[in-house]
Amino acid sequence: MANEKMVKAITSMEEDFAKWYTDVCIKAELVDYSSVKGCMIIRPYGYAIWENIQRIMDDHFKQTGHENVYMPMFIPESLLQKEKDHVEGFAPEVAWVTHGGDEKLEERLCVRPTSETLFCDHFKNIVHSYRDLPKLYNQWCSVVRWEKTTRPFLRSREFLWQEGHTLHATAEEAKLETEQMLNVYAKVAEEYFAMPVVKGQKTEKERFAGAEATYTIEALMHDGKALQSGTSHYFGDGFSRAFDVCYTDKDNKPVHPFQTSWGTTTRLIGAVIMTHGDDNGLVLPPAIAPIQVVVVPIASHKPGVNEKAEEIYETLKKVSRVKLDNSDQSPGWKFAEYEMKGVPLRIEIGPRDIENGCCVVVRRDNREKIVVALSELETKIPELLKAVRDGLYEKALERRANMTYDVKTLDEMKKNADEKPGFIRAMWCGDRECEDKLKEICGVTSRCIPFEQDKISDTCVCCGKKADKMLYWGKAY
RNA sequence: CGAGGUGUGGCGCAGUUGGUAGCGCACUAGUUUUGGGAACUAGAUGCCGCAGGUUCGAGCCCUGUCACCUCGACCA
Repeated sequence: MANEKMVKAITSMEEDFAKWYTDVCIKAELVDYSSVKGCMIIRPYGYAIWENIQRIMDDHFKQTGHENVYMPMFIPESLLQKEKDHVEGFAPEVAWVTHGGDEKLEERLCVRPTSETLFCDHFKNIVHSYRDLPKLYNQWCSVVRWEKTTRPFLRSREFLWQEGHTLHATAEEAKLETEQMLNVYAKVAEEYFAMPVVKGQKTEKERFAGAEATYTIEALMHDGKALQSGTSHYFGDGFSRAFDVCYTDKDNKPVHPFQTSWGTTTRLIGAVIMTHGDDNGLVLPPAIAPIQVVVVPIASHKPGVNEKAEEIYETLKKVSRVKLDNSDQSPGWKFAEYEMKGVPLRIEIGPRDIENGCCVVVRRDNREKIVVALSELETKIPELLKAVRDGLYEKALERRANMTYDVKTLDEMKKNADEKPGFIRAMWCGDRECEDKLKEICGVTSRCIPFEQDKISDTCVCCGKKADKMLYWGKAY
């Protein structure tokens, strides 16, 4: 009974995971398709989730000393060209503006796919002395990448994101910043989204175009595929040199500053959907749920029910984001509806409860029904919201553990990749050739070199030569 | 960019050898209901993706075209 599938409108995960995902996105009213391919409409319920994510992350950025700025959305072609690796990485997927009205532009403009070049160009103008450092900037905006295949939140041609760009006097300081922001991402993912992540470094092959080092948080989705959920890059002084950003240090010498950038996107919403969702729809971690508690009156024509529901609503408004649904839909309809939308807690209040001075609270994560005295509601609800977060985290962590495999040989790797979805941990010699070969033979890419290393063996899973790095491998979104 | 698939009320679909365009859900009004997607009654809703063609007659056949979805390759 408790596990019976009650929302018939959603394709089950087992039947077709991709369809399940799309169903949830549409039916939970997170997004709608627009008339431009790959450009999705983020509906109020979906956008409210993004606003909560923004608020949480922005607080963390502010706490770590960052300021928000806004850069133009257009980049002149000549500016984009200045850093060779960078332009090679992004050129295939940029959208170009060639005309203003009917007039052809002197120089075409690309719609930003990312803003390193714009920030560098600006930094060049505002940084002249060591006293001008560090610059700790962040911007919330949308970027455009002309993707060929698109999916809501996971890959769209325009997407919302946050990009931090910082300049530092020393490499050491810039490296610390890179690490600090990766830790912020990991903390937000784990504590607020209840989503376990693996922190680590990308291999050279997977590195951001133009970066010296790229760090990542990798999450494991329900179907065993990996999702890169946030990245933090250390640029060294490569961009500074390419863009001629230069300042005078204490010894009156000209120096190029060291730079970082870091970003997360609306893809995080996709990550949350595919981490916590089930066959009844979305399951939202309370911290980002637009509605944390929904109050459903039962037999609301009976005397006192609506009044009591209203009372509960007023009480809980003080401690949570609560909604009272006193529409004339049937209770069953409402149960299904708010489950589909992932609301963490539902409160049922009917004549029976009123007689007993209590109500029924139902958890979305495990469907547990809890009878709570009305007088205790105000203290119980925050506790239960916390319990839902913890429950989600434990469940996700356990699933990840069950879907993470250690392998020592190429045969094992191949068999594992073919038969069992999930993370594969294996040693690597550091050779690009082996990385390419594993992709070709096993269909897996390197996810990251985790900070937390385990020595699985002494030899590379691919070539058998000496290896001292343990990597996470997997199929990725 | 490769391979598949789908276009018919708002949504999901049916539509036989070519012969008056239908069903379910949703919507509107009313009544009874309400502890897991309520029931009845009465309504409203169509350039059958678009353009040509064949035919007395096309949702259906032919040609073209556009759009979207899914899976690959690439990416956050």
